[in-house]
Amino acid sequence: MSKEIKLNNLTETVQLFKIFSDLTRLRIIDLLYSGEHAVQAIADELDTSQSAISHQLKLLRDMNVVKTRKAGKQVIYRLRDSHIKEIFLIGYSHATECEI
Amino acid sequence: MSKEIKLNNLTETVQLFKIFSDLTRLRIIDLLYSGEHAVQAIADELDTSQSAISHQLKLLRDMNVVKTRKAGKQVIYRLRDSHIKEIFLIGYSHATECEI
DNA sequence: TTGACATGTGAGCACTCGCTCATATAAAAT
DNA sequence: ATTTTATATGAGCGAGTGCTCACATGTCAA
Repeated sequence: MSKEIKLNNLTETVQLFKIFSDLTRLRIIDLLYSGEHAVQAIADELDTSQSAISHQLKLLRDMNVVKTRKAGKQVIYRLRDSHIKEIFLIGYSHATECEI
Repeated sequence: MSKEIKLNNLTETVQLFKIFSDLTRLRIIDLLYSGEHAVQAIADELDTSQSAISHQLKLLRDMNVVKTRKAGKQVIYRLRDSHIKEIFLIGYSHATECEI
C-alpha cells in the first residue's frame, strides 16, 4: 500500500471519527438510534436550541450520516445505515466498559 | 439507564473518538501499530517537527493510549492495549471500504 | 391571503486545538 | 565539566468549531 493512499485513507478515517467527536452530535446519533425524530423533538429531548440542532443536522446530512423525510411542516431524521450505528456502538461500549 | 449516566457515558465516548479525530495522532497510532518507535523516529517518519509530535504524544499519554520506556536518551513509545488498536482498525476499515 | 408553526441558514463571537518558537530537562559523549 | 543529543513543555498565534441571534424559507390552517 503506497504512502499516498495510506495517508488518504487515514484522512478519511479522521473525518469519520470527527463525526462522533462532539457531544451534541453523539447525543443526536444516540437519540436517532432509537428511531426517527423530528427536529424540534430532538431539540426538546436534548434541551438544546432548535438552531444548534439544525446546524449539527446539516453537518450530519452533509456527511451522509442521516436521511430525512418530510411530514407536513416537520422534517423527520433517521440514521442512514447500520454502518454508522456499528461504529457508534463499538466506541460507546469500549468507552463504557473500561476507563480510557 | 438514567439520563445522567447515559450523558456521562456519551461524554466518555466523545473523548474516545476525539483521540482518533486528528490526522497527526492517527498517523502516530498507525505507525505505532507496526511496533514501538522513539520520538525522533516518529517525527522523521511523519515528516513533522519533534515538538509537534511530542505535544501529541503527551495527549496520547494522558489518554492512556500509549506506554513508554526509556532507552538511554531516547523514549520509546508503543500502543498501550489492543483496545485502542481495535477501534482504530474498525474505523479505518469502515472509512476505506466505502465513501462516507 | 394571512398568520402561525417548523426548519434552514448566514454572521459573528467565544472557545478550542494544533502548530511554531524558545527554552527546560535529562542523559550520553567528549 | 562541558558539549551534544533526545525529549518535554509553556507561551502564543492562526485556523477551525459550535453556539447564539436574527432572519429567511417553507408549509399548513383559518
